[in-house]
Amino acid sequence: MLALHSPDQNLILAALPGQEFAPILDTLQLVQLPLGKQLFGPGEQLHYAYFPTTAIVSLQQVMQSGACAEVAGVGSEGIVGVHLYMGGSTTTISAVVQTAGYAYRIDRHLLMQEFNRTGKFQHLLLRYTQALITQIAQSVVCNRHHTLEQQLARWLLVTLDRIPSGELVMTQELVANTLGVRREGITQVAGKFQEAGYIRYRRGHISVLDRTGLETRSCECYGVVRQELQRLKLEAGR
Amino acid sequence: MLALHSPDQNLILAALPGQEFAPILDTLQLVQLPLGKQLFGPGEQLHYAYFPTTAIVSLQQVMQSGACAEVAGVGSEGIVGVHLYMGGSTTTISAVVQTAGYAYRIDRHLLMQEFNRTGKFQHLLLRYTQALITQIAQSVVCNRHHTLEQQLARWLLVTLDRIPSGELVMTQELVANTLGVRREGITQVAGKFQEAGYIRYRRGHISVLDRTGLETRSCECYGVVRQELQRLKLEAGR
DNA sequence: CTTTGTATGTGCGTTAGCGCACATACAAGC
DNA sequence: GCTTGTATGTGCGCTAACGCACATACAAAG
Repeated sequence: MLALHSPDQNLILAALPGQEFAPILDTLQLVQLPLGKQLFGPGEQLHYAYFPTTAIVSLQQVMQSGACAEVAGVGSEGIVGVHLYMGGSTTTISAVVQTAGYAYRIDRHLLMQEFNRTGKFQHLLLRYTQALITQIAQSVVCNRHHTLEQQLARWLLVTLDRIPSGELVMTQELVANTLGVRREGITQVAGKFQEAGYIRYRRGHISVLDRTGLETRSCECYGVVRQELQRLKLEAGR
Repeated sequence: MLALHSPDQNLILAALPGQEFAPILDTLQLVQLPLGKQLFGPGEQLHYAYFPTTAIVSLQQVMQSGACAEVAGVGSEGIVGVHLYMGGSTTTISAVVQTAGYAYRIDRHLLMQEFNRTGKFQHLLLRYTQALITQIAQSVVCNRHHTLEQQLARWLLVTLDRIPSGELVMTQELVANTLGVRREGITQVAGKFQEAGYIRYRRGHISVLDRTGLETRSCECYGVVRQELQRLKLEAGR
């Protein structure tokens, strides 16, 4: 089991040269993130930052009414809890586990210590935060100008890029809540996609059969977000 | 004229202790930012970062079709060009002057040098960036869930908080383009607001007469953004 | 004072998405 | 195998915002 999990599965952690960061890597704790778990909510003090490996975390802005919208997703390319090193003690955003899996967590004091100690770690975190800003900004225009069909296609594709399996465990209700739309709307568009042979679903499981098809239905936002994540990977590869 | 302008008018610059930062403050250049000037566009190399004093800059995400949406505004509380120190050489966002005025600009190499040299400067910049993220995230939910009326009220209020005069120089066409909606939509809602006595406008000039009235028509997003900017001011005041 | 360009007002029909009220269909547990 | 809870399907009217096509009204320049 241990061999199956390694900090290297996270892009940021993998980019840290081993010798120098061995002490930190040793303090990381592998944690299991079940579907739906809230890592932090608005105004809460957060004690750990999370580096997802197989889990996917959805960052959502929630309103008083309870309505919400996803502002970005975090997978193995990133870190959950950027505000810890950005200097705001709390944030208005909540983080919810969207796909069950694993993550390595780090105590916030250790995180800060390392952030201030080494330029490499700091650079990786800031660079990722920049990519996160791009994602959130893209969500703004996407919400304003694109149809539900385009948005769902985009969301499926982005999520799929983070899951190798090609099958997501998720009810339409949950997808709707994530995107901030009606459940019936998802039912309708998902029906169209299934009819077209792009996806297949059964009670909480969605399998993507035809990525290319979805891409034709998606908006340009997918390309923008994808490119941004690709750039991160390339830079980290050096 | 010189006495009228000072780096202290910008919140970040004002928070820097004088002695230590005198060399940097000397390298700042006061620049005039005319309405509509684009400080940077998607993919462009940016050579300067800007600290607005009286100007307001709108950060917008533009799509291939030309449609766009504001993701956040930057006034005297912030800096334009966060990606310079966040590590992305370019960004997908553009920055356009929304209210003519002044700003101090700094060469990107000097900016980086100072960012890496002192914890104080770095902390201020990162803390501001965190507030910026909050603003962008709030724009996501606002675009998804709130009516044009609420959004316009919110936008007027936020803009007003950045302008002491209470009069903004702006055509409805420009407002519409900024918010990413139809010009006719703005005409209609602005008409309502004028009828209610909240605002008065004439060919490109909008005067706000009744802030409280606008607040009742606005969405909670105004409060969130305002509070975030207030927190910045409080922290900087120390 | 008149011209002219631009800003604003108005009225259509159209559409995407909402809110509500159900009907159905699946999967796990007894 | 049947029950039961939950997930999904479907139909309706409703509204906000869109797209288009104009009409008007202002302000600066001649």
